[in-house]
Amino acid sequence: MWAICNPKADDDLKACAALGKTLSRLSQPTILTILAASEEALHGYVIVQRAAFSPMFGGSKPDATGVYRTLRQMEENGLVTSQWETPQAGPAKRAFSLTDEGREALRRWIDLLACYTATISELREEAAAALGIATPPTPVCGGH
Amino acid sequence: MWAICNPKADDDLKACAALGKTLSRLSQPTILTILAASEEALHGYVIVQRAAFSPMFGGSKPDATGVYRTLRQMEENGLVTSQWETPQAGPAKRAFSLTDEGREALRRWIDLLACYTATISELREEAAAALGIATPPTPVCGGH
DNA sequence: AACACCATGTGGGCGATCTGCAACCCCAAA
DNA sequence: TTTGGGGTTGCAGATCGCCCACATGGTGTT
Repeated sequence: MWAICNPKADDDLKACAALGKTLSRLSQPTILTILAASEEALHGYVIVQRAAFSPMFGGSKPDATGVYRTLRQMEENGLVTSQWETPQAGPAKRAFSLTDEGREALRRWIDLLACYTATISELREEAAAALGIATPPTPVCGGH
Repeated sequence: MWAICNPKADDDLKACAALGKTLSRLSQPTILTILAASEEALHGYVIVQRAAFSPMFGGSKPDATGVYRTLRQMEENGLVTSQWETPQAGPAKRAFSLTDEGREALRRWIDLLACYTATISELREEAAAALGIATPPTPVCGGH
């Protein structure tokens, strides 16, 4: 779940030795953002589809199981609510929508994400300095 | 291990609902950077001390177990080498130093970290847009 | 008609991995 | 005996991805 970037190829990642191609904990803000951007309530299935086009993925869909699990966990924490729909035709489905708490959580996430980027940028600069090279320009990041 | 930032307080993190206060996979580049910045080989213990002052931590030391495990794993992958020192006085200790492969891996990490920040920034902007607010300025990030 | 297959939609179960904590080894100086 | 340096194992808990089951309906194929 949650493949980030895909710098060159997976083989390259392996050569780089367990680079870690996932930044797992960002499932929540991704889902929260998708829900916040939608006017209506969304089914988990649809969230999976849309998540594929979020910055976190290179167009490939995340594991649906993980999305459903995150949604349930977020509901337990009051960030989303869901209601079952049982149409005459078709299977039962669940529609999720953000709560005010969820919107508030996303607002916090925005600050936290900024902290993440700041921290990672700092690490990057230290790494470049340690190698005695100038901080290189942002490379082409594969995906989407 | 690997606490990032610490935006306000842990309570706040909980309020934000399982924010995920770790960005785990960044142990490797942190250790690689510390080794690259050092002229001599370093003991795992020293690496733990120095890691506390890396951007990834707010001055608090990471779990030593994880550092040793990462070091051993990196050695298996050829990124570092180690030699046991068995002084007449004192316990046996192991000194780690970077290999050329390790330096190469760090170079790749520098690109990958840039991808991470780009991806997270993008997500942040989408989140702000979804909430209908202007992308707020970078908040104060606690730590160090 | 029976079959396969795909798309929508949700979820359980299992194994692999990660990770932090506690505990334990060594040794030496205060 | 406590503190600090130095290193390791073992275990419990969480996470995560993959496979598969359950539903339903449409389309295409022998």
